[in-house]
Amino acid sequence: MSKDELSQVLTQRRQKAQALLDEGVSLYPNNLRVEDHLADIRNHCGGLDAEALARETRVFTVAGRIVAMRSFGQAAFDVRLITKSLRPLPEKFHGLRDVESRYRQRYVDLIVNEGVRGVFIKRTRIIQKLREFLAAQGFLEVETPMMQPIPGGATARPFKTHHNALDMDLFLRVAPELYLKRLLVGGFERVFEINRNFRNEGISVQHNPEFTMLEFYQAYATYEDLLPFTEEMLCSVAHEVAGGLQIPCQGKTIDLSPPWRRYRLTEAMVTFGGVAAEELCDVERLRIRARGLGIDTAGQGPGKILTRLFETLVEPKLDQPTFITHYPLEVSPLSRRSDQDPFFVDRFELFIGGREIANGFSELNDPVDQEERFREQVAARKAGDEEAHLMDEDYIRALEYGMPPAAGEGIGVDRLVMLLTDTASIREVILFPHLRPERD
RNA sequence: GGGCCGUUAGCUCAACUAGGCAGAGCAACUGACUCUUAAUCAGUAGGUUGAAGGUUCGAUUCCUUCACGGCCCA
Repeated sequence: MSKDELSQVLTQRRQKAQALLDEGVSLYPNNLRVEDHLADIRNHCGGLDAEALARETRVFTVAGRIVAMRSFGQAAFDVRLITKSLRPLPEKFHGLRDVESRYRQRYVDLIVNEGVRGVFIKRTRIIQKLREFLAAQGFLEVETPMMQPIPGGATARPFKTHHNALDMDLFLRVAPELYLKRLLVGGFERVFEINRNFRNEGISVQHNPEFTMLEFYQAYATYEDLLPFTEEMLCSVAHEVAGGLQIPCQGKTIDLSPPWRRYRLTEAMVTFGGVAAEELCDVERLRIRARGLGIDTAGQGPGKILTRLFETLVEPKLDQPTFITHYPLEVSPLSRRSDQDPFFVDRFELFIGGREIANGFSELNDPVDQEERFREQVAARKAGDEEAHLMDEDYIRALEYGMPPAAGEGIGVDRLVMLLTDTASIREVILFPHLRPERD
C-alpha cells in the first residue's frame, strides 16, 4: 500500500538500524544498570575548571534520550545504544505544538513539552493529597462497581455495555453514590472513593466522557459541616501543589483564603443574576426569562427552571470561591428535604473560577420519601427526560434497614486539577483524552 | 447538533490581499571545524499541499462534499 511508503527520514532510520544489526549490535539490550543521573554529574563536576575536569577519573553511568550530538570537542563519551528509536523527535526549539498531535501522541508531548509533564505530576500530587487528607480524618477508601445494572446517583445518560456470559446489559456508572451510601447502611461511617465516572454526553473544554470524581460520605454530619471541611481540604491541597492560597486563573487571581462566601441560590440570582426578588416566586416570569435565553423549559417545574437560570446567569460570574446553598428539591432527588421549606433541600455547590467544583448535601435517608422521589423521576423519564433516575429497589431496601443521618460530597477531580494548574481545557489534564480515531 | 477557524516536508511555519514551476528554519544526509547551552560553516536530499469531486489552459489558493482537530454556542 502506498500509505505504508516511508518518508525519507523514517527510511534512513530503518537503514541505520539495519546497519547496526549487520554489525552485530543489539538494538534493544536490557542488561543496563543506570547508576547516576545528569544531576549527579552536575553536582560533582559543575564547579571544576578545565584542568580539574581533565584529571577527573570518576565514571558515571547515565541513561536518556540523545537530543543533540556533535562528534566534536575534547570531552568524549563512549555512548552505548539502549533503545534504537525509529522516529525522530519534534524540533527541539519549538517542540510539538499541534494540539491534535499532542493529544494523540501524548508520549511525544510528554517527552518534549516540560510544562505538560509538570501538569500531570501536579495531578498525581493533588490526588495523593486528597487521599492523605481524607485518610487522616478517618475515611476509609473503598471501591464500588463501575459496571452497574441500574445506573444511578446522578442525572446523566449512561454508556451501555453487555456481559456475554450472563447475557445481561450493564451500564458504566455515572456516579458511585448509591453504592457508597449502601456502605453507610452497612456500618462504615466514613467512606470515600476516587475513581472514574462515565457520562454519555457532549464533549467540551469542561467535559470528557470519562472523568475522575472524588465522593465521600460521613455519618452523623450535615451539609453544613461539609462547608468548612471542604475549605480545609482544598486549601491543604492548594498549599501542597500551588504553593499558597492566591492562585492564578486565566489572567485573574483567585483568593482561596477561608472562609468562602455563602449565598442561597435565590440570593445569588438577585445579587449576581440581576433578577428581581419578586420574579423568583413567579414561575411564568421565570419561564419567559429562560426562553429568552434560549433555555428549553418544556415540562419543567419551577425548581428546574430556577436552576437552569442560575447556571446561565450566575455560575460564570462566580470566580472567587462561593458556596451556593438551598437548591430546589426538584433537581435534587437524593438530598434531604429542608426542615424549614419543603421546596428546598439541604444541599450546596461550590464554584471557583466560574465552574462547579463540588456538590454536597445532607443525604435523604427516609426510604418512603426516597421511593416517592424515584417514582417522580421515573415519571419524568417517561415524559422524555432521558437523564432522570431509574427506580433502584435494592437501594430503597437498603434504606429500609436504616441509614444513619449523613452528609456526602462529590468533587470533580479534573476540574480541581484545571483550577490548580491554571488550565483552560479538561483535555490538558487528562493524559489520553477521548478523540475520534484518526484515518489515513 | 449549529456557527467560525484550521489541516502544506519528521517538527515549526511561509506561499496573503490578486490562481502562474510549493519555499524557509530546525532535524536528516555528505564534507569541514576541537569547546557547546534551541541555533558553527558549506553542500545534498526530502512534498499525491487531510480526502474526493468541480470551475479553469493552469488550483496550496476559488466552489461543493467528506474526515479530523480547535474555539464558541446548544
